Amino acid sequence: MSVKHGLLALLERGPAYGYQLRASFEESTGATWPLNIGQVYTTLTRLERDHLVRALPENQQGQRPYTITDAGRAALAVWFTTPVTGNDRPRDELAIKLALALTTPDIDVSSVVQAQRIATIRALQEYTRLKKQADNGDLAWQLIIDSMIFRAEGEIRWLDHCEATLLRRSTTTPPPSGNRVDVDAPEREATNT
Amino acid sequence: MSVKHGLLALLERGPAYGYQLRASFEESTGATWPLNIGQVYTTLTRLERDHLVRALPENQQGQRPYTITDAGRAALAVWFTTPVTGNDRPRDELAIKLALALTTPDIDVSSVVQAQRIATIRALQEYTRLKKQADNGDLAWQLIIDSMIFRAEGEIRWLDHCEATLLRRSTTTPPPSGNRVDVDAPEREATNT
DNA sequence: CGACACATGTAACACGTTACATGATTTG
DNA sequence: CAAATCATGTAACGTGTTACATGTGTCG
Repeated sequence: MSVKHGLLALLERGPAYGYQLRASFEESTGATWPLNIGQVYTTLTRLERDHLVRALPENQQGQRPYTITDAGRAALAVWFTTPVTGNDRPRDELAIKLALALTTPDIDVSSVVQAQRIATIRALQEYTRLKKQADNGDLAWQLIIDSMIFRAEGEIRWLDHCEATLLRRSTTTPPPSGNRVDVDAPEREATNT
Repeated sequence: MSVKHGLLALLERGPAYGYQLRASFEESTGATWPLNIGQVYTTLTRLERDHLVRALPENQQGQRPYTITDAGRAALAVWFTTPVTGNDRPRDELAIKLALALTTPDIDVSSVVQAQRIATIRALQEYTRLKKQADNGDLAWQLIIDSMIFRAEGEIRWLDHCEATLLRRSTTTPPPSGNRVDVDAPEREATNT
């Protein structure tokens, strides 16, 4: 979905051809999610089939630019005004992994949590490094980095919450020695309306 | 990826057939991510082709159970021990939408943020409702709900951060009256190693 | 010339969704 | 009996990835 509408958004700025669109997309999103060039062309083909874009005649340099149509502009407006819901979000692989680890024999859930925690912290450090590095203009790129930072922080909090819950669950064995569980309370209220 | 390995994890508990596997998967993940039954069969076919599962003879009730193989167990162990990295995470549609909205003419980014904020808060309320309702046993289901809660909270924080950044950016106009921006500082440090 | 960037595409495959077809068994 | 549930599959399509094929232009 994001590629299809992303291309529409880029074409709203003005006509462009496939190769340009990939570059623009990656520039806007800061190369976080590299866009496959093949997919650009196939998506443009589908968009043209659905009358959301229109192909312009090939120019002298062998470039095939496209324009957005009125229908495309309408679809784009719908995309921007319709919030992302839980429905169109993909399955959370980490949550599924943890949930299944709980009932899988010979799997130590804590070690899974630990490994993930380390990996996520490493990612978070990388993001903060990127954030400093991208202290120049590009507002969109900065916000995307912030998004990844917020996400990673939330994930770490959740992992800590998981570990604490797991320890609470095994009331028989006392908590092992080398341990650093300092989780905040799992209960929260919606901040406001 | 999650379906493939999810099925392996369920088969690690013991042999099962497709219909059972869907029910088990949805029970483990609390029907948050309903699993298409057609995909179960096609995935099982691929898993068998790759020698990660083996089909058992069809029984009297017309059921076709599968067993996990040693190779399947190995693949499952790799899945559990390998953390989820930013690479295998799908594109964040919300982040892309916001980033592109910034450079799209005739799009009011603030209204996009507002609409998303409302939708996410609604989702968060639904999650907390689910959490109360699922106060019985199922630990996995509770952790998955918590995961969604943490994610939604992070998203709201990020949206507030976006709005604050946008207002800070437009230094000419004074902040409009009816406004509730009480975001925390965007700067964070990695909590520990 | 040879390597590299530019530019457009196709093929094959994995994964995901919706929809359809087909039957057996259970239950009101 | 009729409807629902159980159970297995296929078809079509969208989306995403990797890889390949093909050609132009530029630069060392």
